[in-house]
Amino acid sequence: MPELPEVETSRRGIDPHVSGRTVTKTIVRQGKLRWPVPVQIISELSGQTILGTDRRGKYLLLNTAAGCLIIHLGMSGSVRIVDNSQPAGKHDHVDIEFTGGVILRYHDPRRFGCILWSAHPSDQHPLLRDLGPEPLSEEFTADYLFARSRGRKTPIKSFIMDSHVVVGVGNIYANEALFMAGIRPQAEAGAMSRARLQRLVASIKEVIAHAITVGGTTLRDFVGGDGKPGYFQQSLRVYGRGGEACKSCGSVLKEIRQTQRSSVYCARCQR
DNA sequence: AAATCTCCCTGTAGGC
DNA sequence: TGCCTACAGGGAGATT
Repeated sequence: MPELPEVETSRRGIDPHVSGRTVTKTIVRQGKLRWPVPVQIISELSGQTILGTDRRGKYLLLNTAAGCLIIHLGMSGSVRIVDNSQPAGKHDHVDIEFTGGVILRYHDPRRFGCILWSAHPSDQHPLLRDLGPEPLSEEFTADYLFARSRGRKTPIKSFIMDSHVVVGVGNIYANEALFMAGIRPQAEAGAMSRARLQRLVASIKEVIAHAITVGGTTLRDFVGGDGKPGYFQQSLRVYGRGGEACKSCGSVLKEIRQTQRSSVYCARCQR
C-alpha cells in the first residue's frame, strides 16, 4: 500500500513528465472514490499548465495558476505515465491528458483514494491545513513529540500514526520504527521519556528515508509498462511476521490489535 | 479534548 | 475447481 515513501517515489516519477505541460482534457471514468471526483476539475484543469508537483504527507499535489489538484492514493492507488495509444484497463478511473498525448493515469482498485481540486493554496485546504510536520523535516524532533504527547493516554503507536501529530507514518512503518527503537506499541505516549522519544524519532526518520532511497530505484516502473508502482521491497522485521521468530533475538513475535490495526512486536526486544 | 467506532471498496487468502 | 466469507487498510467524520 502506498505510504509516504511510495507517494514521494510516485511524485518524482511523474514530475518530469507533467511539469511544464498543459492539460488538454480530463476523463473521469469512475468518479466514486473516497469522495466524489468534483466535476469542476474537468473544466478547471483544461488549458492549465502544471507549474510543478509537490507532496504533503501522503497527498500528491499538482500546482497550476488556477489552483491545485490534490491526489491521494489511498491503499491501492497508483499513478503512471502512458501515451494516448494505451487503452484504459480495469480500475483506470481518471486520465489527465496533456499536450503531446502524454497521459497521467490514476488507477485504484479499492477506491480509497481521492482526487480533489483546491482553488486556494493547498496548505489552506481543510484536508491539509491541520496536518503535523513532515517526518524528515527539522521540525520533527524529540522535543516536539515530547511536548505533543504530554497528557495523552493513547498508545504510542496510535499517536505516531495520527497525521495531526506527524504525517506519513502508516501501519507498516509504525511497526518497523517501534521495533527499531525498542519500544512496545502499547506504551503510553504521555508517559514516555524524552530519551525514548529521541530514539523513536530517529527510527522513524531512518525507516522512511531508507524507503524513499530504495523506492527511487524503481522509478522506471511509473512510466509505461504494466503500471506496477514498484512497491518498496524492504526486508520487514516485524510487520506481517506475527508468530514468526524475531530476527534479532529469536523470540516468537506477538501480534495484537490496536484501534483496528494489527501491531506486531517482540516482547523481549521492545519494552 | 481525547478516545473509540464506522465506513468507504475489492483483491486475496483460507475453509469447505 | 469454485463458491463463500473474513480480512486487510488510510483516514475523515461521527459518536461516546
